[in-house]
Amino acid sequence: MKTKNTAIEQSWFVRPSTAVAPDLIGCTLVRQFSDGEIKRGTIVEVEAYGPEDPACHAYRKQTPRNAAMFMAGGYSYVYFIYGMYHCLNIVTDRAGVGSAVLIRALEMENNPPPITKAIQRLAAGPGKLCRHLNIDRTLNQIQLDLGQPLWIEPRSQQFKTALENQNKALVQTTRIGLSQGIDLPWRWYLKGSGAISKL
DNA sequence: AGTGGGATCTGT
DNA sequence: CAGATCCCACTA
Repeated sequence: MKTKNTAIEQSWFVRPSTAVAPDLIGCTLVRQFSDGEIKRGTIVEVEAYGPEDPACHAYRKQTPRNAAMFMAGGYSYVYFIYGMYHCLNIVTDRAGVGSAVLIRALEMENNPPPITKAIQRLAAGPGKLCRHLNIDRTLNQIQLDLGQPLWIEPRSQQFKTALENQNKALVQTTRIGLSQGIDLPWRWYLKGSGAISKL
């Protein structure tokens, strides 16, 4: 039996980022453009950032840049970095708690198949996936819900079953590109995925 | 008002 | 491993 595709509801994101992050692996990120065109990708790599975490943009205090992280779970936090790239985060936890999950890699859907190696690398990295999906700061602080420019759909039953059978597995390890908080094991990825940012 | 560093990526 | 390239938080 096939279940209807709907967006994950906001309350699901109102948990610590370290709880939401691994649960996001296998979910689908949906990007809807203003002309109605839709692109979908499966989330295969994430990192959690939270309070008491020196690497977190919200570690010190609230500023205009990190304000989105203090919103309630279920909103977007998009920031610009290195003069060239944007990065997409999913805000987590209650309003007032500065935390989010960085989406680091997607496996893009392709119609029609097959998925080539090149397509697998299109969204293999936080900067690359934003470039591919035209995500910039105009999409900061938007609610993730059906009909918005971005939303997230839950794991398919097929994916859940594969996890239970251990045909698929998550790997938990340390985060990438940081100068602080480098030992916290808050990065998760889907084992064996060809779309991981650093293989 | 000036400045240094940053949750990146690409090519050498 | 250097370079591209811009925003913003911090210092003064």
